[in-house]
Amino acid sequence: MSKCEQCIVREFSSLKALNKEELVKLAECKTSRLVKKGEVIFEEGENVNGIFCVKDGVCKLTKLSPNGKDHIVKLVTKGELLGQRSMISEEPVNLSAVALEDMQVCFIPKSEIMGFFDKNNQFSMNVMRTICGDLKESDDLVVNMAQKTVKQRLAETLIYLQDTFGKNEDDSLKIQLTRDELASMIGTATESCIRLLSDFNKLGLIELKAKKITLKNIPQLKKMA
Amino acid sequence: MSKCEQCIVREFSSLKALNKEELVKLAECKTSRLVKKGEVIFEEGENVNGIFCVKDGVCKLTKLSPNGKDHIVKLVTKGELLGQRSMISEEPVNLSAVALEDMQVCFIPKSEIMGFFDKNNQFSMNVMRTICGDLKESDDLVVNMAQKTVKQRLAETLIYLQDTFGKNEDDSLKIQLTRDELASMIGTATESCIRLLSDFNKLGLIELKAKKITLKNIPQLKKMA
DNA sequence: CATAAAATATGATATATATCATATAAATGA
DNA sequence: TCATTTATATGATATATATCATATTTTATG
Repeated sequence: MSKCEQCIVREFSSLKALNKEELVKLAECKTSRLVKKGEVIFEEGENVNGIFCVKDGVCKLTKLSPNGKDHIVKLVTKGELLGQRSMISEEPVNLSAVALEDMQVCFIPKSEIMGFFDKNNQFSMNVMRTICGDLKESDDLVVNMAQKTVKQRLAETLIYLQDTFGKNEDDSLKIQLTRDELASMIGTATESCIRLLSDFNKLGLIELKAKKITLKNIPQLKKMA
Repeated sequence: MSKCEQCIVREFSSLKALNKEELVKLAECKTSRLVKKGEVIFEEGENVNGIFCVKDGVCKLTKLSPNGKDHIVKLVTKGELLGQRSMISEEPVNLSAVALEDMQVCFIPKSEIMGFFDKNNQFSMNVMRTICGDLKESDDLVVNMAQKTVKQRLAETLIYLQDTFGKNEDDSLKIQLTRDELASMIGTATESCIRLLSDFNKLGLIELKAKKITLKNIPQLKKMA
């Protein structure tokens, strides 16, 4: 079992508040796991008795809507924690987590986290701040979904993907989503999503080469979003 | 200044975890305020240096969308706290709060709350749980907005309003929203909202009398939502 | 490498919803 | 009370988006 003390991603999450002693305890009880692209980490409604720390890779958090379509609520990447809300609420998880790339995640049992909660005020404050940030993001998303057109949401999402996950050497978006996934992030039909990408392409806003999407006119995309 | 010890609504919020001594301190530093229907408690972007405790009445939490329309993200009623997220994140508030009825609210300065945070673990746990609940609700709302039709959202919202705020003796919804407000809750144009209410009325699902809305066929409404 | 399967693309059409126009009803204020 | 504003209602029409069909391209697999 690798040592948490030496794990770099720890610095990016609430866990950065833990002291040496706590990190040693953490390293003893955590379990590491490799998750292949497409694999499920946990599923909506499941009881997850702890939290996951994403050491590498990206996953999507999805929720099944009553009409049978999956909606992507959030993307979670290296350095972030998964399952905090559910652990604190003492409820089954509300969202499913599915790997978009091969991932490395560590699982930390609830008992351990609750101990840190009690004894390390900075840690609980960090967790609280993270959840507050998630809440703000989610509220904003509600308004976007309710009030913006699909075109606006697509433009916005493309910019978000580039800002958050960066680009390859050829300037194309680093994160690879299928059209289907992109559609289920902006809340539209796959065909509509493809059609709009096509339009953006013709307008010179983006470039489509194979599956790769390259943003060509970010100011204009921002203006429409 | 009235005593917090004797305030009943306290029992419904995170404040229920406070002990006698803490309540006395609270009563000394809090300020009470009457808010008239339509009045603004705080506005998106403002710095609110503390939290509000709703003693009586209901308010809406809204966010201005880029297209200039207000969207109602949440309704907050007696016993709930306002502004917790912003206080913890140390950010301006993300939403505006506007009274839907005459209200009584108490303002508790941040310094006081932060003190309780440090010393009263149960209190901070309560706050955390509330915010986690809000996050779940918000995530669910995102999916609803993105994946459901306006008709489904209207049916769902009507049921929510009855479940949450109850009905009058004549069975009509207790909470009085204008069509405009109802529309900005479900994320649609006012005319579309009115038209669908009209359809529901013709189908016998609801009854419209003056401004009053009465749910007539809840099972059917639930089925469509 | 060839074939099947999956993903992407595009056209045709249907449907949901927004917008604009106008009418009626209810609330407000002098 | 009447006049004026505001909210509700409904029709006509435009527009955005979904759905269904089919083609093409890309990826996976033996």
